[in-house]
Amino acid sequence: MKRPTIADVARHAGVSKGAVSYALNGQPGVSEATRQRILAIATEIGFSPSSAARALSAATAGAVGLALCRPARILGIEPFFMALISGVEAELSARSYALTLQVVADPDAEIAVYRRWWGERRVDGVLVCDLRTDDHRIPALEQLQLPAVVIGGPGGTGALASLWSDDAAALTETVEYLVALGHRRIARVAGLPDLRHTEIRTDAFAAVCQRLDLVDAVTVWSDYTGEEGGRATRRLLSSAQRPTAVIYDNDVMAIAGLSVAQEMGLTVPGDLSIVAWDDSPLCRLVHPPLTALGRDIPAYGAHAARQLLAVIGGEPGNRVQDETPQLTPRGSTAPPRVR
Amino acid sequence: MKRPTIADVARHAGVSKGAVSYALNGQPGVSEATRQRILAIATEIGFSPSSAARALSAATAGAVGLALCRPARILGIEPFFMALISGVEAELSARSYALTLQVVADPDAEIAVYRRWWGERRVDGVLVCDLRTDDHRIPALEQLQLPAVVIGGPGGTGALASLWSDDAAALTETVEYLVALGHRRIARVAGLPDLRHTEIRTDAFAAVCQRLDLVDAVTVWSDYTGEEGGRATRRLLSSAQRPTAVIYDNDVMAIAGLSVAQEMGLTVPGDLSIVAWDDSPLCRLVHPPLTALGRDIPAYGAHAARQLLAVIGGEPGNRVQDETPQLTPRGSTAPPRVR
DNA sequence: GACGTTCACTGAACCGGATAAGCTGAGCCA
DNA sequence: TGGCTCAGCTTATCCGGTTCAGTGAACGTC
Repeated sequence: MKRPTIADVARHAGVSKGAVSYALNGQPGVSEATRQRILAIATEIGFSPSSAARALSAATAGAVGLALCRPARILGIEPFFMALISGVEAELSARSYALTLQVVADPDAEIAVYRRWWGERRVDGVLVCDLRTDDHRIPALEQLQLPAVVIGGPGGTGALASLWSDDAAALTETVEYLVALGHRRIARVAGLPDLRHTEIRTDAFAAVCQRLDLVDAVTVWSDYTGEEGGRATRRLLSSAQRPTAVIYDNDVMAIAGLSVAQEMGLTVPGDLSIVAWDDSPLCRLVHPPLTALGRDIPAYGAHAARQLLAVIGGEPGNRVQDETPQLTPRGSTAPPRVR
Repeated sequence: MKRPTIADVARHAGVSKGAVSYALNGQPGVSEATRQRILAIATEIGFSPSSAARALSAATAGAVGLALCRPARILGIEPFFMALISGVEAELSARSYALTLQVVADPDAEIAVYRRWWGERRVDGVLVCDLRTDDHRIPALEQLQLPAVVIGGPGGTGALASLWSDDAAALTETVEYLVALGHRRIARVAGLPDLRHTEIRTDAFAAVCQRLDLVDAVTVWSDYTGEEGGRATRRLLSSAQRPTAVIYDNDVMAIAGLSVAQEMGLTVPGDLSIVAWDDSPLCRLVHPPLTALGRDIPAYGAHAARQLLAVIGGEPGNRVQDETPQLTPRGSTAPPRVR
């Protein structure tokens, strides 16, 4: 129960606390022989420095915060966050930083958490997810001067560092691919409209549809849940001029859409082509497997973590573009069947 | 950037640090008038106590640790963990405890993380997931005397506190239900065999099949991934005496199994009934929606968190039984079609 | 009015590290 | 031999809280 302190190591080694501190941190001030002796004793008695004491002295927490404010019912099923977290984690634990996680109800609660974390010196910086249009969290973070990396953009991130991927390019490529297959009536089931990346994709969709003269293109709004994705699909497929291809803003809605198509007696990809955003193992589970826009999400998280550690280290916060999502064609897309 | 300390509050109020500490913590030793004045000043200058200083002084971290050692490819896709975490979180943040998360590669790395966390006083206790048969983590935790709650069991948790659900009863009920529908050839696609709950379910499956004289009952092993679940299903459905019903140890494998059945031209539930363990929104996404064994996982997490806080508080670690998973029949189960 | 008691508060020690500043003895050189 | 340098340590201080042992004033008591 009683965990050894630096004083215990010092006593065993017959030196002062200061000498032990120098030895363990690779600082000059002790001879190599003494350093080795102290290191051996520290290992032997199972000493590891108290993070609290170190934090108090060094004025650094050795931890990074991540607050997630999506409701639990979405959090649970989207593989995205777990993949992101595992990537963040890999990077952090390599530099022995801890990850502190908090699930919050809404953006205001999230701001309150940032304020508390920073006040309590519990974290050295935070990763910000789910960037919104006109996001209150950005000015709040700027005011707190809390080191942060925003996962999202481009744009709307104020002076904060950010990491983004070119969703507009990915969406444009996807529409062009569907048009090349022969589709003209393309629909999009979008996620929550106040999220910045939804907005970016919506704008890109409108632009490419206008350029390619897809007059029947339509965007319907959803909330990332399977229920809503399914409902949106049902509406789309019930319309007189039903689309021959649908692009979904996440994997969960795409799978729900696939089920609705099957339920309505439509074959995929014969009657309907489906493209999912966020490629995940889920997309390969279903039959037919879903064509999807994917990228290496753990790598994305690791990248964000590295960037945050740089910002914490005092480097200026710049805006970094990550890999553009790649389209992986699978069985859910094909030329439309002629009717 | 410069965050106020207790000394700043004391100076503003014209009292000593001690008085401020008493006032903020609701301790006796200050008059009500002074307390209110101090509270007002603390709020005004935006003071919140440094968690490091408090941890150092009170010898408590104000944080709870959760190490997950499943590989990222499973972590990401199973909704279970996110649901569990959101429940844990809800309970912890209500008592202003933080949750520290770490993803590790294997059980030995997990033990190393516990050792480090405890040595560094980074956490006051841990939640242990994925109990294994002959789990090395249990004696390691006992030896460390690190407060812990094991999510799993019954059995194999040593002297540690544990929270478990009666998977044996749930599995028995499921088999009885399938038999009542008229099924006689029932298969089970199990998860990783060295997990304790897999073992419990396997034993219960063998027992109930023997009792009901289901001579064709068979268990095949998988690893919780969709790929493996699909492969296992393909093997099962290719055999001469193919089963008319399959029970899957998680939702992801069940969905993969459904796809394989469709791919092989079998209808669900006509040719094959499917039951999934771990009811989640995923089960309702697919067509037909999956009959599933579910329970309130966030509540399970919250329960575990409460129990851990009790153990940290010095209460003896007892073994608590949580809600038994309930069978929710949906479209994927029906009487077998007569051949 | 001497004494005990309570109240409201102060001062200082302490938690366990990091680190600046001070001390000591060995080695070197003139 | 004295003076100097410098490696190799020790000592003391600090970080920001909590807490315990005082302390002085007010009050009641006989």
